[in-house]
Amino acid sequence: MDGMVEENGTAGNPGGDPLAHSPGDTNTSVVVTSVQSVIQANQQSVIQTPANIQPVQIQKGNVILVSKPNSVIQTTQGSLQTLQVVDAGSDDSLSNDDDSTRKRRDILTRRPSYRKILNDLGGGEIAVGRGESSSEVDTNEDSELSSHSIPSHYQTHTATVIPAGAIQIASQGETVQGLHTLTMTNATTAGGAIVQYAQGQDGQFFVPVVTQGGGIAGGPIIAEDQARKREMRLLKNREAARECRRKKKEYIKCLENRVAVLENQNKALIEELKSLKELYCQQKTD
DNA sequence: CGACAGACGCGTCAAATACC
DNA sequence: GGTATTTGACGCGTCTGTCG
Repeated sequence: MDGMVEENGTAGNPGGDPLAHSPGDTNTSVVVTSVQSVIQANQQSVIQTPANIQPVQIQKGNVILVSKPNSVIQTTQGSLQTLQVVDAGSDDSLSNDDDSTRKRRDILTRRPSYRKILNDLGGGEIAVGRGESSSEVDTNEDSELSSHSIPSHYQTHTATVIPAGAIQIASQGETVQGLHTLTMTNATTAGGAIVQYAQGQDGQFFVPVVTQGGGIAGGPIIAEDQARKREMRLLKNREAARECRRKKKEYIKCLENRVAVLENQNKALIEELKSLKELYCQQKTD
């Protein structure tokens, strides 16, 4: 993270920059040269530096003393002016971090979800998401599927969710009449979870039955445990989402504060430059 | 006063990432 | 490799301001 050099008293932050210090930042790299600041004729630049710039590391909060005669930034008293180093990257997300992946996360970019990609492509017949379609097939790993006793006169079929989103239903035998098996190939569980639905003789679907690995469904204890786990997960995620939103708002506030500070500094520097130009022109005409 | 739009927060899902 | 955490995206409900 590059350091920002702030002149004492001129472009400072009267209210205090909340972003001025980041906990993890101990060293600030500042280019210290014998700066020969002049007002250029083309009025585009006010600072000239020698070709051989030597960067040195200084501790954050240290004060740089700049000899007055060569500087265009002048103070009214004393022959030296102080430049205090403050941290340009102030909040946590902008702090010094070598991890590129973390940086990527810090700029709040993510690749689109598969659902969004699918929607953009207009493909996929399975409506995923809450309440989007009556033909919705829940492919979530912990879908709310519970165990229930199935009448023995049901027939077994196999229903496979193929990538295009269609559901294939195949008869599996006559022993368990009316049981339909949905093989969720796009489920997150490896190999796909097998879901069985009981179907009545009139074709109506009844309650789902979960069987892992094609076995017989677990008892009510397993279903209870799964439901409890799901509740715990949802609760945790609920709190995590709250915290995430809070952090995001905080981050945005920090950025807004930073914009305000930099705008103030910019204004002050422009004013200073204007007055110095006037002074220079006045001395030139004398 | 009702309709409407926009902002906002929440819960949830899903994907990426961190961690063990 | 499996689990936990983080966070963008989505849908929903509520609140508030504006307009006819």
